[in-house]
Amino acid sequence: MSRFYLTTAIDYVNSRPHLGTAYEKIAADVIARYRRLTGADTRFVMGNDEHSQNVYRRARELGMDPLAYCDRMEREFRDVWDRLDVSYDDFIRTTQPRHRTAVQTLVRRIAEAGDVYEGFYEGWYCVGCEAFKQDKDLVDGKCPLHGAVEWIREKNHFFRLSKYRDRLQAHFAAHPEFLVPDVRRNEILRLLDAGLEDISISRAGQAWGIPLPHDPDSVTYVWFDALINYASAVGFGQDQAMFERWWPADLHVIGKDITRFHTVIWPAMLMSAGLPLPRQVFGHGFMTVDGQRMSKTLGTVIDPVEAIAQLGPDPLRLYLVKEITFGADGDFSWSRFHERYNVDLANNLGNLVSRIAAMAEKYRGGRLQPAESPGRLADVATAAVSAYRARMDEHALEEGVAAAFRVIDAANEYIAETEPWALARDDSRADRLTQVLFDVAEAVRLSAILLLPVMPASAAEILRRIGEPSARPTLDDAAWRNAGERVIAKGDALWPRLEPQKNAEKDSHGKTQKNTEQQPQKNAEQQPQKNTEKHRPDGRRKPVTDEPKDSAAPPASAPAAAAPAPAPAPGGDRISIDEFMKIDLRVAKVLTAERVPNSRKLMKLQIDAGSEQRTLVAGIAEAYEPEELVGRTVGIVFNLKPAKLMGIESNGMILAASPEGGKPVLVGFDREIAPGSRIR
RNA sequence: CGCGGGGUGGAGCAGUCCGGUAGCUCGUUGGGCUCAUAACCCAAAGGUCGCGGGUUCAAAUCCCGCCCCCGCAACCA
Repeated sequence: MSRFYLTTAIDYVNSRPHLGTAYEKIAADVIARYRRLTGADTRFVMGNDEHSQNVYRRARELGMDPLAYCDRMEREFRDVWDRLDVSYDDFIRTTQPRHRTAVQTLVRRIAEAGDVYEGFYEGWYCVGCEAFKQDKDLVDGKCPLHGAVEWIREKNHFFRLSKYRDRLQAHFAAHPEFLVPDVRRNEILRLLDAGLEDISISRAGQAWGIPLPHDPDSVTYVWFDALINYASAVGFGQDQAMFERWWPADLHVIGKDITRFHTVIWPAMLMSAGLPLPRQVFGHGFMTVDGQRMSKTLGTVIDPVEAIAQLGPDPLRLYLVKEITFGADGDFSWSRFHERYNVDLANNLGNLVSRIAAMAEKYRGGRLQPAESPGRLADVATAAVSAYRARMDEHALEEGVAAAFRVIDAANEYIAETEPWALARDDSRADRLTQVLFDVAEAVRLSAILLLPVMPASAAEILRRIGEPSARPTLDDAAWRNAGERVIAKGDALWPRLEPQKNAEKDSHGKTQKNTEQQPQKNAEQQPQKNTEKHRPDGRRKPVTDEPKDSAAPPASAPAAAAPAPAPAPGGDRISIDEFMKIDLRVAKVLTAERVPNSRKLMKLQIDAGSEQRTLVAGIAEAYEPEELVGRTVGIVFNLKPAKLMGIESNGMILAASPEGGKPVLVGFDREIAPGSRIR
């Protein structure tokens, strides 16, 4: 029996999963379920990455023990994955003992191979920030937030990554499938051409992390630590038999931003340790929302739980897999989501299931048997199944799903073409009618099997209604069988059509597009999510999950999630009035403005600050034209140390709001005010 | 000359590696049907495939140049 080991990236736990994270897990889950459907012995592992300083800090902010915080986040993450019906076999956490053992074992092997050496990192270190500071980060030689900094010469351990460039290039050449899709591969090939530098693999003076075996005062750098999860999850350093059974991984599904970690550093680590490399890395694209990056301040972050609250997980899973070319960037919008729900699920698949059930019941008492040889539908379906297999094998998920839907479309066409209702009026054509109905039922059965990986609960329900004999069908069961009896069960509409409401976009979920369409900047008073219930028409909008045969389906409306830890404003981070008064904010008038050549963001300004005129450089060139700045009254930080930007000395800083992912907006005044006035 | 990606009917996308009928979904228009969730089926309209050159019998696809957009990187004081 073939085996298949796949993983997703493990996630940082500083915040809850968003739609982008969910997309990765869902796509990987579809692959995992597909492999199981083909009969492969499959192991699907996900997990959380916990040894980040950010995690540590976040826990401290909340006044929690880091591990307790991670425990809580694990529950939250797993809860989301469960609701999305993600069928992971194991969930690894980097704080687990098995992972610690694996990391230390692997690091030891790399060290024994002579690929770890000691070096030093020197610089100003701020204890409050727990980070090294560049000179430019310091104000009067001090940390702007915490004051005193100290010069630290920190011992670091380095991994000889540079040594592996040639072998990596050779590996890429010998295994073109190692990194897909091609766009990712090209990028990494360029990177390798440019050469590699050794990387630091340790941090000194930290307790949150895994100590290096040969230097317990140092902790393994979080990235080095994290990558090893793929090995520790299958017993590396602990259970040799298990490790040999599953390693190397068949597939790492990751986001495009971390491609280089997985296809350069990770393989080099494995080479050094003398372990086989994963067979393939798939770098998927990113999700945008209404064409924009997901951003908290723009209000474009989509919570996957919110997306399934109304319609259940399967419509979302289908949308993400069918509408997005796997590997490319994809876009999510509520209107598109609802459109696809209506078209694919309500109109096509769901309606088809209703049609065949109603006709089987009405004309044949719910029992169907073949009476003749099958019609042309059989050929269409058979071709689609083999196309499905081919496309899914190469992770072209959207095309695999498209193949399944070709069968559904063909069945709808076939009904129109054969007109069973007309056949029913003609007794001499009874056998013909029986066969037509059987053919349609068979087409539905096959397509449902193909859809099992994408819509596990719904497809299982369809199979139950269509009288699939096997309790756990495999892909081999997706063969046209003109034999046996099918007992067809009627049921409620699987996916009730969503009727556009008067204000189409006004439903509870329209807020995202509402905001982007009408008031892009005005997301501040985002209404809470309370109106959801109001718009859900009684219980019946709850799809399939009504009678989950396959009990994996989580309830469509979940009990109020365990409070997702909102950030309480920590009083500890506040500053005193004295500290604030150190900052000299003043009114200034822009005299001249010009773009800085070769710069995208920078604008060079002459300003009148009352007592003097100054040159200052501001990163606002993307948001403003020089002409609209001249004569304008702005707020500036007057007593900032000069800094050189693109060769120009800047004396001060313009005040502007900086929305995450958006363009800066200048602070202004609502009436005339003389340059030089102090702001406070 | 920093790296990479993209520009295809009204909208969103596929096709580009391996030249030859420009495909899909939605929307629009007209028709059909009644088994079905006002769903389904058929047909039609709608495209200078960013712009300009070149190679070729033939270019969305290959080559050269240019324009525009988006990520990343470097400056966002």
